Amino acid sequence: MAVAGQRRRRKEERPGEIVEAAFEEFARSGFMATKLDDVAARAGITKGTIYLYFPSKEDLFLATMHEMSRPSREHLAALTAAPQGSAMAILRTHFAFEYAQMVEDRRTREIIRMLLAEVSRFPDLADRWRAEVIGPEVEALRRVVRYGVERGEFRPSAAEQFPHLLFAPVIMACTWRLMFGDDHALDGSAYLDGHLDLLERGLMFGSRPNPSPSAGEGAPRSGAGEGTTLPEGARP
Amino acid sequence: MAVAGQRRRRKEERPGEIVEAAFEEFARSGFMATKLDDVAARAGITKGTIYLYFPSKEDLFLATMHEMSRPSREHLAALTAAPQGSAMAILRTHFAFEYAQMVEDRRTREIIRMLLAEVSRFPDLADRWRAEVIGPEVEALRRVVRYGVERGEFRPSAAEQFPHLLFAPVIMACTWRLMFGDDHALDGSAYLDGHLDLLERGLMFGSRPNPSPSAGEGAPRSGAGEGTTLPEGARP
Amino acid sequence: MAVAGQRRRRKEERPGEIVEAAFEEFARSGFMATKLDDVAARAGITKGTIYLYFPSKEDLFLATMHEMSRPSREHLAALTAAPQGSAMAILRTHFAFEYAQMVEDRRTREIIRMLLAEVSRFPDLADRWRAEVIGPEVEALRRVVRYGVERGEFRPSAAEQFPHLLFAPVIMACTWRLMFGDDHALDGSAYLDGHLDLLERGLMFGSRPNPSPSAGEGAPRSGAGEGTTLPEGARP
Amino acid sequence: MAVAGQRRRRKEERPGEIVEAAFEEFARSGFMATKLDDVAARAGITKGTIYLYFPSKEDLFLATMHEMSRPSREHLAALTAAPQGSAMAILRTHFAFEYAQMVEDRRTREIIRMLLAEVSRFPDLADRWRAEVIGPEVEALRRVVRYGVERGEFRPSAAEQFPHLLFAPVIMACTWRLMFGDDHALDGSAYLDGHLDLLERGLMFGSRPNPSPSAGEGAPRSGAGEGTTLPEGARP
DNA sequence: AATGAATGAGCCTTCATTCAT
DNA sequence: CATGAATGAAGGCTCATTCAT
Repeated sequence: MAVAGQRRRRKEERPGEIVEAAFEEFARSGFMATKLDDVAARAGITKGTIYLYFPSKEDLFLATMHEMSRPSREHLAALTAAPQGSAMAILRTHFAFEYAQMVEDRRTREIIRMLLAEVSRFPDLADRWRAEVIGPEVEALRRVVRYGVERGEFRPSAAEQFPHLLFAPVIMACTWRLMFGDDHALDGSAYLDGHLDLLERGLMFGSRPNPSPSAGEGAPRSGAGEGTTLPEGARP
Repeated sequence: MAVAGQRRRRKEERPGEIVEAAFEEFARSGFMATKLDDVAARAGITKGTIYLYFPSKEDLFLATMHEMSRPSREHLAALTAAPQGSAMAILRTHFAFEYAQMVEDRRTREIIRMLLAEVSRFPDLADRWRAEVIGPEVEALRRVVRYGVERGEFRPSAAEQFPHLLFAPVIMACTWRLMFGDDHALDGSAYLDGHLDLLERGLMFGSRPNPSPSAGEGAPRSGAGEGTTLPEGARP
Repeated sequence: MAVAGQRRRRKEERPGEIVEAAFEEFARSGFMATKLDDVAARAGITKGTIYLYFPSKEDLFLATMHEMSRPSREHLAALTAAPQGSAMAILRTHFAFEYAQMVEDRRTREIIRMLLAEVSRFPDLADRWRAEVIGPEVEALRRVVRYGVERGEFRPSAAEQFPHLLFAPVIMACTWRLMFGDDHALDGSAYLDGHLDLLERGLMFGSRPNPSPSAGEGAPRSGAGEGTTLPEGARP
Repeated sequence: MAVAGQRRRRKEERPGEIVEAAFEEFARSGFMATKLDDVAARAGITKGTIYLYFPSKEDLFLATMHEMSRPSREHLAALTAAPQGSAMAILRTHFAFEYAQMVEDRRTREIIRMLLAEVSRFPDLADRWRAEVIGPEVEALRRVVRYGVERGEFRPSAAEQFPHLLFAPVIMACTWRLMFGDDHALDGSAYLDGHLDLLERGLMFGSRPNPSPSAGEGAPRSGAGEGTTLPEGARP
């Protein structure tokens, strides 16, 4: 009985174990360079067994991508709720979550890598990702921006048209880490803080471009008081 | 004589033609899935000829990456010049250039894709790209930001520590187009304008916390400094 | 169960079958010119199967040489026993054996051919053959010669320093047959008898060159000629 | 004029230079593994030039073998002259020559190696070698032996039927050096002296059974008692 | 005569896939 | 369900051969 239980449990877990192993190998080497022998070895089974659960290497890859992107898809529900409270607070919460997901979670990072790498072989993958993950997220962000504008919190800006601009630092940190490795990662909360700070305050002191660039080096430097306080004159 | 010239020119042009064809195939299919037969066919030669100029597929790939990233490397010189005039104007010029290069130029886009895809197989490639292209660019941006701060044009911000934040929308547009294709590209000058607008003005109207019509916890925090409070769960 | 036995036996027999087929092809064509396709075809399998048992063509060659030279290596034990009886009898027995092995056994002949042909590609092969086969044999022969000298059976001679001289006719017959084919083989027991006769009696009648070359054609010819015994009358 | 002379001389020497280079490469690597590129490089020309003089790699090999075996063929003339003086002296002279040729001359050695290695690919080569070199030599030796027997210098023996037996130590030294390298060569005049000594005197003291100190079956067989017993003092 | 760029057939090796057990 | 031996279609790379110059 116990054995049968083991067996059954085993049987139900097999596909997950295979997908798990496949993910590691696909992430390491890409689709073409991944050998089913290595996947099988990592899963502790033999090559033939993979074919009991997946009809081909391509199907295994698709299943792996689908399975591994499940958290990203599920997380979307939280974002689509009706916005409440300050728009900036919503963005803070959202990007903290996004950062944890797309930068610090190795799996999501690797999903991104594989999507980029295998688009021409699996065009549907990117399509689905856009339809089911990124697209909804962009729309949700757009709604938050509009919500902030409507409540007078945000000024009207291109962020309504391109919520991607808000999202960009997350993608930057993700691709940066994908490309240069964990040792050169941009993470740490300072990066996220900087991201949110720029979102909130913008790069420049005032609300409009400095009217006297011609002053050149003579341009009035803000005093010792670093920065966040502005000369009165610059304020309305 | 003219004929000999033809011959010689042929010989001199061959490597370039092969690299050109290789780039297309590598960009389309990735390193592993690219067949030298296809490269040869695209170059209008036969497979053996490739080996007259490149000792192996890997060398061809490396040569292709090197050759195709030459514009990016050469363009750096312009950026390292001593800054003059308004910092914002420098950024405008720079990002216009970057946008044209990393988003609208298909080749640079595909270089990025291959770097991301083949990092584990060619770790040196990413290292060199960081050392020779992205790293210098980040440093140059950092200098511009400092210059802007010193001349009182910019407020002190995390952009000094993470110039990547300024760069991020370019990467976003690049990866977006890589992943979803030209039909879903974010380009058009509106995106760049929005990027620059956000850079210049920030997302919000003023530098001071909005009087927060609804008050409450959602009110945007003043920039007084350290940042944003995050939900506990989102912190590493 | 019987079927499983078949399977298992198959698996166990495969390497031997492959080595067998490989030997024939390598012997026929040499290492470079041998196609694994031909080896596979001869073994009744496909090319890929070879790689289930041997990691490369070179390894297959080495395994083939090792396997095929096993009889030669094993036969050495008999030679290293302490000599008993007449030294000449020992030599007779030994060379009869060697002749059967190195001349009449096609496999050993072909091993010799391959050793000679592939020395520059597989230098270790010849080294091992010298250390494990020929070297010990030469030493064993040297012991027999010394034994013969010690018991007053043999005169002291260069054969102590160069037992190869005793061995040479075997090598001659081996290479002769390798080079000119079975149709021109030197074999038959007459050659071995002649070899042993020369060993025993030497080429000349007396202890010193005939003092009367002037006798010329008139020199007394031995009668019937064949055979080692001469008519009494022919002797002084 | 001088240039033209150079050119002409060059042109006439080219085939010889190519054959020279080809010999080194064929000897090193065998027919199949030899690259015409390497031959050309060694000859200081380019690959295409080889085809101006030899229609194919096979022809080049055949020409190389023919050219390199010329000394062996030419030397035969000396052997076919009518024998004069003592047969043993003829043999001495002959084997000294043969030894210098087949053992100490690297080229002849390598010719032997190639003949053995490539027989199945170039069957005619061995045939011609037998017909033009080895065969005549064997016949010449046979004549010398008969001459020695007729003049009473040699006893009748199997050497008449198998002159190869006399020749064998030369082949042994040749193949030994081919197989184990110059460092393990058997050469030095001691080997040749031993060879000639065995030829002349035989391995055993006398033609008559040794009084057999231990008697028994081990006693050396008696020849018919044909006075080959030597004065003790004449023996080393 | 000589070059050397180009060819293309061929071989070793790999690996996704199949199937008998 | 699981195995693993076997397959066979490719693909990277080599090299003898050709030919325009």
